Amino acid sequence: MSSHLIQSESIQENKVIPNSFFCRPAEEVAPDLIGCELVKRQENGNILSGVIVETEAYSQVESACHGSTRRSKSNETLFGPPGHFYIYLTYGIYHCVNVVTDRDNWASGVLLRALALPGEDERIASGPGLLAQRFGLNRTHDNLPISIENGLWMTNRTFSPAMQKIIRTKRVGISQEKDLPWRWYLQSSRSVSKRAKGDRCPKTSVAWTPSQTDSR
DNA sequence: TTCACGATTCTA
DNA sequence: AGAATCGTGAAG
Repeated sequence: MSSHLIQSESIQENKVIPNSFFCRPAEEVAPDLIGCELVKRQENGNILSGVIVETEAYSQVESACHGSTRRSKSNETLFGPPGHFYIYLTYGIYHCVNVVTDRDNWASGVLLRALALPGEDERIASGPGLLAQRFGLNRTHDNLPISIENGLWMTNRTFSPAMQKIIRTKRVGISQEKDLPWRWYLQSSRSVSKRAKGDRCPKTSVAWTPSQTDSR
């Protein structure tokens, strides 16, 4: 429990990711978010944090994206300005946490699929549904701007990409655009979600380096 | 008002 | 491989 308590460095302003970071295509933001931290200040003042180890990009240009067709009340946030959380309910049970990216009036975002929690069983935040559950995030947090003031923010990557191998591969759990390689995860992390870890497509999983930020 | 389905997860 | 579970959008 105390392992979840504040690491004072997490709260320093200079490490907070600026809004400009999110003003880029989702497929550029997604890999860059690997290694960054999601931080939440809880009611009791304690700080909850976890290192992002798995992400997926979604964009209006492809049909798996919630904003690919209609603009509705439920996906409205995805069309809004970048730097907000887009949180929706899936399978009637789980909430999924996304970060809105790119620009206003353009639906795109990054799904946070897994976090590595400090200490204890880090697998608890493995998978988007459990991640949201662990951080107590739900529809009431939808459209919330990412900021310290709101008690929910993100901090910069703490490791060098050269030291930790990032894998790029296909997204999971979708029925459209299955072949788009818009999923990234930290190879070394035990927290990468289960269904995702069963990478039956090693041929399509490749090491990712910051230079190859190409789109599709 | 009804119906089919899903950016999931756990269990057998 | 299958079930659980329920809000939402589309259809009637």
